[in-house]
Amino acid sequence: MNAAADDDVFKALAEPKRREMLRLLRSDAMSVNEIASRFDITQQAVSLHLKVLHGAGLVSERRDGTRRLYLVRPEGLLGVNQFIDELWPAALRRLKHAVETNRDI
Amino acid sequence: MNAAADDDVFKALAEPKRREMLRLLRSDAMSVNEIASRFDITQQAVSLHLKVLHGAGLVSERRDGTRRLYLVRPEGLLGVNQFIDELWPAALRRLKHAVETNRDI
DNA sequence: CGCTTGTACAAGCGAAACCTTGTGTTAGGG
DNA sequence: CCCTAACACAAGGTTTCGCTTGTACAAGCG
Repeated sequence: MNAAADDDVFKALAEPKRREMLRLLRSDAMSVNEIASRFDITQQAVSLHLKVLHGAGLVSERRDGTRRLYLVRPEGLLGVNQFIDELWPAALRRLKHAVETNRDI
Repeated sequence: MNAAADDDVFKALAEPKRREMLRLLRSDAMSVNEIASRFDITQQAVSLHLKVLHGAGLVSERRDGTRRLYLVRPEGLLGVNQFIDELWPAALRRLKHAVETNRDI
């Protein structure tokens, strides 16, 4: 659909720490300092990463007093999923399903 | 699973031209020059992009005389798909399905 | 063999990415 | 009102990235 927006999403996902942050924020909203305490970088760096993620539509931002709470916004991944599906022939869907259902063996 | 390999994949996908190349190579294998003719960059630059894609496991390389034919290797996207699924609650699967089935309306 | 075609390797350059330290800015508490 | 806590903005440095030009290598052909 929107190529420019997709570009922001893919660029945001290219950074390992940002992917780790998304995993951290998938169930519970967290504040910037709370997130920063889990990484070996400064609060300012975390703030910048969150700005990138928010700009790509991958997290939502909610104010709570002086804090800002972030949470994953999975709709932001729709474009990525669509891109994958473009490259994903039917035969591989079966492989994907097999991998998923057997991953705890 | 393999975080280092995933990193290569996400980094490879961050570049718009590389994503475009993958779309180009999803059905038919193409040579480097053939691919280069569709972009506004030199053969060498295309060669580097293909090297990145191949290093990430996103394309296969087959030799045909002096040419090298490249083709999408969708298994390389399994890690990405798994990452998305980690962030994707059940409610959004339904949205995804709706988007996919109605996209030609 | 030499020549051409197809491609990879190498050096270098400008721009972008990521991080740091330093400094606002905003909201709430005593 | 200060004061503090939580965060964003800004400037600067280092590394990485994408591209170019130049060159080397490999395969087929006369």
